[in-house]
Amino acid sequence: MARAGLTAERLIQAAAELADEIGFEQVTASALARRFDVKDASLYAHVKSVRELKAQVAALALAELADRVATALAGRAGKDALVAFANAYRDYAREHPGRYAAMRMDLAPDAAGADAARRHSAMTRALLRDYRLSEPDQTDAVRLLHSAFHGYANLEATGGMGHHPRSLDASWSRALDALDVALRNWPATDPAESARETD
Amino acid sequence: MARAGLTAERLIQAAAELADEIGFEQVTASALARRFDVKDASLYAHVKSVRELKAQVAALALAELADRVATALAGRAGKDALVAFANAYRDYAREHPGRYAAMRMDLAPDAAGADAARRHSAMTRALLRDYRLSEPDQTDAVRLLHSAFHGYANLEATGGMGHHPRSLDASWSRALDALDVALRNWPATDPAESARETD
DNA sequence: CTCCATTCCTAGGGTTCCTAGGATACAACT
DNA sequence: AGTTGTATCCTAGGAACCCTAGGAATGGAG
Repeated sequence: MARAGLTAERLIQAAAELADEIGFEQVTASALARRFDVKDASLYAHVKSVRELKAQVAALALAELADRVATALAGRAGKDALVAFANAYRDYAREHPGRYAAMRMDLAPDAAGADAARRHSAMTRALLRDYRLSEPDQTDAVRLLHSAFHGYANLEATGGMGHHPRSLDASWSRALDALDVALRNWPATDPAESARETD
Repeated sequence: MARAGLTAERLIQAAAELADEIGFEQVTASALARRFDVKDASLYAHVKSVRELKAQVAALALAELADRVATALAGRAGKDALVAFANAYRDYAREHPGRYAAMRMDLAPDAAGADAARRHSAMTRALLRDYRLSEPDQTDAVRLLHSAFHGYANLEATGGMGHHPRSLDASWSRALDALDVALRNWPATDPAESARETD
């Protein structure tokens, strides 16, 4: 009776693969145990709970995505950087639907997750450098870009776009054009609003 | 022994309220039955499955949101309309987190859901009328706006924005300014790209 | 070879989803 | 009122999942 050689890492990795194959919701202790030819109870030597395991899958996905974005961004600036970032994001979501679904669950804000979030934020600020926005505009722009990327990937993943004939790729490309326009012509702060802000 | 008076409608409604109170994930047949002082098995006379019930909650939410947006949009045009639409969307998400979470599950593309999706699309096109975009630009813009709204509400709901000091309300307001800029200066189709599209 | 920690298993309790079949309330009809 | 019928609700129970507790085997260190 050889041992299966379970490890927290290997479990998380396998759970991520399983999520991509059968869907994040369907990732279950029994299913994961089956994949290692092991009883489900055996997993609990390495993992506190299924919930925690899933959170760690989310953290893994965040980290992987940050890596991809980092390499995509290397040596690019301006709109090139914007497009590279956005495509890295979207491609990851499409190649790894289960991991991507993991990213968008109510995440326990643990150390790994918070760190990954910081990396994403830093990356986005790097991509924005060429647009020369100062605070707080930069933060606002980061949030808008995250929202747009996240939202698009999501709607695409859940089929929320309807089945319009217009190609999703083409729309995506135009959306990036439009965001580029918005960034290059970032609206000046409305003086009235600014005054209110510092009241 | 008085009867509880269960109905598909009342179950869906109660499930929606329950979702807002305890979270969409936590909506369970037993919890719902408890609320009606009934055994969980009794629900299955009115509902095919929990999964289907949840999908119907999603459809309900879609419909409610469409109503809100419709009234918010009445009598407005241009950026006013954009802001009204966006705020209706975001406010709904914040007032009804459970229903909103329901909207973003892998929805069975049933009749009700598809209908609601059409209403949303129509509404967005109405809001865009003043920006005078022609197809396929209009479709692209609809998709970008949906993505941005959806994404922002999502990130806000799951705490995905980090805890930066900058106010989420302020960022949201600036994001709308930026989207308004993008819509007013919608980029012309790149001739090379357009040629590729018709190849 | 013995000891030890780790790994994995068996056993079992609790929850949830769902089905099947029986009992009961309510309404309509005679 | 009494009867009949239908929809409503219950009891009973099977299957899957999550997790705990305690026992056995495995593989490495001394």
